[in-house]
Amino acid sequence: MDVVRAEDAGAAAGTGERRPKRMPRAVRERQMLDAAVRIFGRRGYRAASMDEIAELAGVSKPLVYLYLNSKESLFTACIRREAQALAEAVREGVDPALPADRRLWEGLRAFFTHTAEHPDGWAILHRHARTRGEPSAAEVAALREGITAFVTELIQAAAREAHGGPGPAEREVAGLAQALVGAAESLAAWANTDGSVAANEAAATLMNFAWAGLGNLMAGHRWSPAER
Amino acid sequence: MDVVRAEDAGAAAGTGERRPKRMPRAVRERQMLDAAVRIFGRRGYRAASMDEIAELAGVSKPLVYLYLNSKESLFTACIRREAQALAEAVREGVDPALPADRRLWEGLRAFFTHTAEHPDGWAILHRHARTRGEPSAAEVAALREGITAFVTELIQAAAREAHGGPGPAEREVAGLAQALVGAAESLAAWANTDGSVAANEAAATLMNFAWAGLGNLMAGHRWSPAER
Amino acid sequence: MDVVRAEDAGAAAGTGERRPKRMPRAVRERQMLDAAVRIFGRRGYRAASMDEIAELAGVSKPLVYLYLNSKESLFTACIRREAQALAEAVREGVDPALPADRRLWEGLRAFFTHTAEHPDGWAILHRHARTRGEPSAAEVAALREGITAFVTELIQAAAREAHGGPGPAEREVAGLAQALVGAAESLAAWANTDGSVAANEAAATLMNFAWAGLGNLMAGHRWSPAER
Amino acid sequence: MDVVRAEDAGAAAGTGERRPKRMPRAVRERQMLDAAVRIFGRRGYRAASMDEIAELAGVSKPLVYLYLNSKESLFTACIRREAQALAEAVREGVDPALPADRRLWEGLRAFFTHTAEHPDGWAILHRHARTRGEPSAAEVAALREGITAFVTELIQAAAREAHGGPGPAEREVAGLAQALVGAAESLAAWANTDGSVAANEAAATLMNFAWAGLGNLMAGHRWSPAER
DNA sequence: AATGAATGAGGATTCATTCAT
DNA sequence: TATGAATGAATCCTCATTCAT
Repeated sequence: MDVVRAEDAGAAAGTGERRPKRMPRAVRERQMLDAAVRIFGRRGYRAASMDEIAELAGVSKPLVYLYLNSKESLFTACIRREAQALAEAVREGVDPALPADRRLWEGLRAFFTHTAEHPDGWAILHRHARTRGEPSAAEVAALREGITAFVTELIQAAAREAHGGPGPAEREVAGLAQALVGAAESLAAWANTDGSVAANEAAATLMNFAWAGLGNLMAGHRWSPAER
Repeated sequence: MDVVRAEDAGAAAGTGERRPKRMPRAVRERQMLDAAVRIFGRRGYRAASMDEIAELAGVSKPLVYLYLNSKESLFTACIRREAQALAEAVREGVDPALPADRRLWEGLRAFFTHTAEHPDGWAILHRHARTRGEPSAAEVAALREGITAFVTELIQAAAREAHGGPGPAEREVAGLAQALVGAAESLAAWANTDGSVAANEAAATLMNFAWAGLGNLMAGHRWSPAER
Repeated sequence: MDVVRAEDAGAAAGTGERRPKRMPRAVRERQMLDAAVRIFGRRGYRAASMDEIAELAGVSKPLVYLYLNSKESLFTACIRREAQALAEAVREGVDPALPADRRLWEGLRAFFTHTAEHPDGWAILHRHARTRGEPSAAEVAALREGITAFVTELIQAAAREAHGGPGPAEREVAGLAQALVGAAESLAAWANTDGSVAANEAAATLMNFAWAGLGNLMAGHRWSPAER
Repeated sequence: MDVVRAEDAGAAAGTGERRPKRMPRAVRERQMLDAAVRIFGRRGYRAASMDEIAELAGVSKPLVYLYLNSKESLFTACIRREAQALAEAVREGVDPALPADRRLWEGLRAFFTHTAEHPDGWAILHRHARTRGEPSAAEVAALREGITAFVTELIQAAAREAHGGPGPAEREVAGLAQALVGAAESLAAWANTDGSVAANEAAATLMNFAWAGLGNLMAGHRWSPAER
């Protein structure tokens, strides 16, 4: 569904045309990005070939270069698009009127739902972008920071709402958020692999995890090697 | 420190020889694996070149092929070695005489310590191996399953010890372990990036996280969207 | 100054139009040739791209093809135009009423002045046209022959005027003229590079050169290896 | 004669081998340079293809890259080799024991002889190198400066020997030498094109030219527009 | 009169891999 | 045990040129 072959799109009224139809640039560009996300996501940056991408997009290679300049810049464009889509999905999944714990829950669910529905895009962000040098890495780091910040803030808010008081120390929350996001990413991969584990379940697991950890944190209960 | 240029290692008894000394196969193989881990870890599979690996190992390319057959099999060898090393580090870091929560704690610490000390090997296992087809992926999946099983078992034991009773449901623990490993991986990256956050702190954060989640799970306290 | 962007030329009466105005074919063609001369002159035939030329001319590529058919034929058109311009400049710089030595002098001056003012056109004629196959080479050969003939004739005339008699042998004069033109080309490059050497000076150097050689020729003084 | 196909060189004792024989690097490198000079000389830098060069050299393209790194650097190597060869030919053609006018004569003859015998190398130096950016241009500029300096010095010496006194002004001699070298280059092209004009004749023409111009210079006879 | 959309063909460069010694 | 010599097969990218409007 991500990728639509030009033949499908252009095959109007049984003309039997073999050449891809002329299409406005914006449409073609989207097709190319769709194809690129798919190939990059499955193969990784280096193993993906522009030939394959062009073919999947249903256009000739020069057109890909004409519109997207280079492999590197095509990859960056993929990252940017997928990162935005993910960020937006999370943002839109959250109703700001709800209490913080519900917001956290819904954010997690939106995250899992979106990554499950866009496994290639998610693979690009999660696995492949980190390998590349600056341009892409920066893009992804920004996304991750955005999400981490979002989570950090939710945790703080939830802590205040649930327990009153000033909330836990900045640093501790940062670690918690980091762990939470990492766990989410890992669970996303797990959930995507194992078809039977749905977004809801993953979100619930994580929420339990987070909620309890948070509660302990607030209550000052910390496990430490000496304690027992 | 991982990688030792052959010249250094082989310069015996001031012969003034410029060519790398003849060395027993085992030594040469280790040099090659060291080099390969470094290059694969930093560049990824596709972007790593056999030329670069051979040069870093201080030998000619044909020798690499003589000993390790192909790029693919060299990569697999790297994965196997690094996976074993990691598994062993975790196993050795744990004293079986201790109570379960201490064992969990020490396992986590060993994990973080080892990955921090072998970033290239860790990158291979964590980032690059997944991209490759079967041979490598299987290897890593085995490692991951091993660790997950180990953690699962520790959790079960800890739960029994701490709370009595039969322990939580298999499935829930699987999700928990998965999340825990993901969080650990994420924290490992965080800890490695941000120099000031040492293995200890990461382990502590995670332990708090896990412990509380676990307690809740045992006590039947679960967060659920309807609850509030 | 050679090249005028279409926007500047066509921006009439504040219409606010962004598209290049419709213009009579002759004007468009001149814009294209201006752009082509600039690009060809600076990059050489192969390294010049039709894209760049079209962009500099401020039109779309298909229009260039519509008016000038192909890269090859565009190049030929450039050569033709620049060759004519140079020939004309030399012809117009010479007053036929003057004695032959003055005519030669003025021809040289006109040559240096024109080439200095049209470095790109000169580069096309002098450097790039020779590399191409027949169509262009012939065009340039014609120019060169024209100039050489012009010079040959001047030399003959000057010889007659200065010394009386039938003038030197055809063949010798051909060599002399060839050398003179070559020297002129070389001096043109030198004069263009070293800003301080103006057309006048270059012409003077050459004139001295030629005049003396000519005198010797007439007087039958020839250097020969055996002579000393 | 410049280029030797590997088949010829390697076909020992009627083995009928079709694959090019293994050869020491130095030999292969020379073959590649021979081929490259030929192709670059005939087509120019851009129009020359590495494919064609490799084929003419009788090796595969990767080997060319292995030994000579890139098209650019192959081109530079050609320039360097041909420039050195030419400079050496001129240097070796001149007997330092002879008087200056004879030395000039012999230098010119050697120049014409060498360029006539190595038309492709000469084309590279004279026509194609100038088009390319720094690396090549610098190399050629150095050659040209070397030759110009050589000629300048000869002129000064000849002037002193022939006429006594301090010799003409630096600046005038520079112009003269520049013109002389340009004329020589032009005559070389002429001589090479028109088979019937041999090195001797070209050298003689030029020598007459130079000698007379020099005499005039020394005697203070200068043509000037006002003079007549 | 003018252009946005599109491509076939080719060119430089790299890489995993193999011989012959 | 070890290597210098060599290559088939991609891969990224560019360019002259055309078509449909």
